[in-house]
Amino acid sequence: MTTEGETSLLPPTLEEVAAAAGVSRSTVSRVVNRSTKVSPEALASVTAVIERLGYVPNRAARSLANRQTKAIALVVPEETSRFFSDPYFAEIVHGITHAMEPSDYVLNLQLASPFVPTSKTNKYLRGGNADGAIVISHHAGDAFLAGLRDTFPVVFGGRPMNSQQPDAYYVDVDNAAAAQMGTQRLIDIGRRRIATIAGPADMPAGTDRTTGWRRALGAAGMPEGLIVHGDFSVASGARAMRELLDRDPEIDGVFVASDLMATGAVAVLRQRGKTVPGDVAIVGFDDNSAAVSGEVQLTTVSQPSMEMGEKIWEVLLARLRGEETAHAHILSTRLVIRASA
Amino acid sequence: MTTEGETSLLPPTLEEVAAAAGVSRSTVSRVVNRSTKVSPEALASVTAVIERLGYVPNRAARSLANRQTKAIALVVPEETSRFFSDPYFAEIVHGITHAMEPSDYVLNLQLASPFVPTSKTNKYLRGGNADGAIVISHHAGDAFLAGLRDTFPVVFGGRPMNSQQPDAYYVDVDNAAAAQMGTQRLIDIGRRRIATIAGPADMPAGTDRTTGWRRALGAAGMPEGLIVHGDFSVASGARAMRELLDRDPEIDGVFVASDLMATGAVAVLRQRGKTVPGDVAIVGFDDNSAAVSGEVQLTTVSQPSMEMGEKIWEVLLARLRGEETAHAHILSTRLVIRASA
DNA sequence: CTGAAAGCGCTTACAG
DNA sequence: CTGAAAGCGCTTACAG
Repeated sequence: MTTEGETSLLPPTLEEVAAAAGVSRSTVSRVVNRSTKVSPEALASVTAVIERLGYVPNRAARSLANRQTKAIALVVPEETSRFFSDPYFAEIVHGITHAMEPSDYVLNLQLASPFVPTSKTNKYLRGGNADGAIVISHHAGDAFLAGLRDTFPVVFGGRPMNSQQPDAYYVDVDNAAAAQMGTQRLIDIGRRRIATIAGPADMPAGTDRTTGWRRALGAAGMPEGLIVHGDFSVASGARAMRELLDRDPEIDGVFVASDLMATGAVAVLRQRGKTVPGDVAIVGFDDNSAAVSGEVQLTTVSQPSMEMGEKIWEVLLARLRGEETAHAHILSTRLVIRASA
Repeated sequence: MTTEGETSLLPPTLEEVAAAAGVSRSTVSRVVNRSTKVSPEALASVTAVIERLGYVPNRAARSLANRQTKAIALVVPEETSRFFSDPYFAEIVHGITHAMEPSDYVLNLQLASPFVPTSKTNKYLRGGNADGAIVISHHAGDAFLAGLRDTFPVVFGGRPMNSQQPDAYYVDVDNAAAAQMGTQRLIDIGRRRIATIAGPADMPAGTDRTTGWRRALGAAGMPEGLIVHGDFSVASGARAMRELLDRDPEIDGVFVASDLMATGAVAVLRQRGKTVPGDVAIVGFDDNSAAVSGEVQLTTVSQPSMEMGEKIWEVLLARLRGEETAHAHILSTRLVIRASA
């Protein structure tokens, strides 16, 4: 596949381009980096040679010289199967890649093993492989950020647990307020025994949504309801719903912390002969494809996952450029009413 | 987060480790690369300093010096949403990452825009960012491999279209034989008007499965059936099923080239008041989570996606090491009988 | 077993 | 606007 019969085993270097164009390496470098101070003639000849030789700068050499990789690590401390099965990730990644499109940065996905400090991911980050990192689905205890320099720009998708990341930059929604809004819907339609299927207790998206559910009940003067934790997956939602029904068969409403878990919960309810929303009303969280893929269209709290992805890149880019930016970026949510509540 | 109060703005270099350990850079390099020719004393002292300083080799420098990146590009020429929604990708990526685990290579995902020759992906590959590439879901016309040196190791998940990659290395199943087996099931249970929902015509997984379906009908002395193409997504399966029913309401069997499309087809059939498999029997392809997620459990042709991922890495590793390996690696399939046929 | 030296392919002040 | 030179942080023969 060599161009025009130029038979070299190695790809062309800047040096060779310079020689062929009759200019110095400096000048070729200026052309490649679109520096303005190049004469029209030099520009034309260098451009032509680059085209003819199919020259592409060697990124390792470039990184070494200017201390920039033009690569961003996307760190997701989840199992491969979870990462691929939750539309939430698809949307947020889509938002990030879409926003990055005009830039010359590349995104390198790192599916991290949680709780392993000396993991590949940690070494990857510390080995100068990326100029910054985006961390999504961060759990308390995740140690892959250990030993990073304070100046290494990291932006979180979802507020990290406070203790570990005091000055973190992040993009999130107001999970507590959003969950309160979702739970309020159940109250508004007359439900009186309202349980919750919560997210993991080691993530704010788990704990904060539980807080919101509790607040809604409290504000309505209702007694505390039952709570069971899941891990945001369909299977965990089903498991949690079974446990809730076993503990209290009279439940008439459930606020579920993700649409994926909600679909699992709905399936179990129907299996057990309960109608949705007749016997039990369900409010989910996310408003992604999972909300409308099941047999019952979900009433759910909508969060702008794709926009969150775009905002994450915006914040990271600001940090890479050394620009000022707020630590917390909170996007808004809304209630989407469909069939389940 | 600097270790033990060592306050340097930059990460420690090999040079600093050498100075602190009282040895030369060469010796530190030997320790880092586990070369055997190092005295126990030197080994101990260098190891201790590395630990104390939290030294991690700079990958750009290393790459530049030894012409290896220890990175592999995973190229997937699909939209983000398609990549995330098809369990096939999840399984194959899982297989690859699982097999790579013991190695010190990292996997960099590149969601490529198909048909754009000068894309980021092409530049990425040509810029020396990876030692090899894995290409999954390759379409005819994909141009991101243009201009790569012949020696650059590439392994395809699924045989590429012949014209473009004459000597390609790939891991696949015998799609034609597998599809014939799936279609035969429909014949065996007495179906006589058997259509197919095929994959894209620009991929062997599309064309070869169609060939297998046609062969089964031919071998049974049955007339040619109707064929409509989809893109492997649920929505395209639904669309295709509608078209088939419009063209021939008497269809009693459909061989569908992916489970995801099959779930879309089943949903449409039920909407139109047809029972599955009573009125119309369905055989899918893949045997992943999509096959058992819908209302009707799918009878399907099972291909070992995760094992294919593992085999892909095995083949690529052999090529990276310069070892001999076959060009084609064909794994076996089997028919899994559930409820839909 | 160990070290001095060259070199990987770029960028970046610095002169001119 | 342009070029010579130093330097980025490693690895790798080559001597010893």
